[in-house]
Amino acid sequence: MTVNKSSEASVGEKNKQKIVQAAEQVFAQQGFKGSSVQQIADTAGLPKTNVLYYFKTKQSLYQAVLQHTLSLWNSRFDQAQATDDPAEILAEYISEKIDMSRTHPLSSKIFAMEILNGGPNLDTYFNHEQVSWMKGRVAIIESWINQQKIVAVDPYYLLFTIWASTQHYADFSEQVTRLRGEKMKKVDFDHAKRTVIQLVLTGCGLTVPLCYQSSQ
Amino acid sequence: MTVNKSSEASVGEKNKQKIVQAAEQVFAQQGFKGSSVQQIADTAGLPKTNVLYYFKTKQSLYQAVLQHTLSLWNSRFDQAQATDDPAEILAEYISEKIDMSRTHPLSSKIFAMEILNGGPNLDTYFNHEQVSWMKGRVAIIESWINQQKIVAVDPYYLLFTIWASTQHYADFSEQVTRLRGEKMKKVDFDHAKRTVIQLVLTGCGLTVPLCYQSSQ
DNA sequence: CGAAAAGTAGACCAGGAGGTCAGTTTATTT
DNA sequence: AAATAAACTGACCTCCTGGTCTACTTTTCG
Repeated sequence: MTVNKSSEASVGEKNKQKIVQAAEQVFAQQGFKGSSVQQIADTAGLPKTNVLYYFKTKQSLYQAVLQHTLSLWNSRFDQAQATDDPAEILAEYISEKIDMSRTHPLSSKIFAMEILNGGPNLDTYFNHEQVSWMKGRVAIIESWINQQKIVAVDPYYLLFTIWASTQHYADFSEQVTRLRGEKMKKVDFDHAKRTVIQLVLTGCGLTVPLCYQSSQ
Repeated sequence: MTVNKSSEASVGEKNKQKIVQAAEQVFAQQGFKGSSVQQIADTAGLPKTNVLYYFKTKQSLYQAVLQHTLSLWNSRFDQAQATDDPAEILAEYISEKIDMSRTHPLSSKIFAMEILNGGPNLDTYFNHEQVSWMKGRVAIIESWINQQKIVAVDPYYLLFTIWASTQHYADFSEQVTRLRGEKMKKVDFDHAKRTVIQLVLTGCGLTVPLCYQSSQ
């Protein structure tokens, strides 16, 4: 079995990717139960049977989509240290998260729906990866508080606030669009970014780094 | 067996109410398409046909549930004036919204799902009620800025931030619970409340009213 | 009382769902 | 070129869904 990587991987893997992408779209719009394999197949431009050939069940396809979503969520905050500048780290984290809402809204929506439904497909992720990530970040924030680099603020609720107010622009984009009267463009996301950074950082007793200040 | 209104209304209305309540539970957990009329009927302790007797279609039942949800969302901010104290108004608004997340999480979840699915059942609501509400609140915030009562901050993104970071505790309660290790109790909600108030108000250049300050 | 209206409920139906199977086409290896 | 493996697909099956129909019981109220 010599390995012709490009073709071996390409035929199958390429289709798999195409299916996952189509599934992402459909799942994000209709939820897991609301989406049909047929619909996903149509979106991918393949017969239904072909989709089931690559993913034995609808659920395993969904889990592949979810996995792909989770794989996107790395950030510079992951490697933050107690010695780092909180203003810089937090501002960049908020910036990254809002960029994610702009560039990968479907992923955010799928995750949101999964949580709303009780997160039945997230056991391992939650019980290990995210919990330990959280503990690490909380420890760093606490140490910033102890060093009096930032005002005393509960690290959990601080992080929840950051998540909520950044993911909001992906998950609730429909509402945001209708209320503003037009779709958010890149400049609007940047505007939102600066607003959230201003609120959170000032709220923590920090000065907003120059590059994130509202360009008057 | 005299004509007593309470019983006339009670047989039908009481059942209707019971059904709506059951539907709220089921819809919030499984979404519209994920819920079956049978499941709602079982939850309400009635035969399926009986549910369809009161609500001709699954969708009309869903709309009744959604309507009930929207009817809960009144707040003191609705009547706010440019002459009011922004610190007080905003703090109370945040407080009210977090209370809603605690006392009516199902409503919040149903609304969130509706938006995630593109809000197909919210046309009239959005195009009239909420848009005009928004315009009114934006005007007041802008006037606060002009009076230099608060720092310059985009009213839209300020309101989105408040919504996001308060509703988060209902919509993402599953995630919050798993990350914290235990369910949020009333004290925890109050703690979150103070955190959000601190962040937002300080971020707007305001002083947190005494009654909302973190009781050290 | 007695009729009409309101409420309850089982049997049933058409349609769409996820998934299987058996058979065909295409690609890869020797 | 032959053989083997991978990719593909139409026909089909079972199960569940929202919703209807019909018939029965209970309430209401002149």
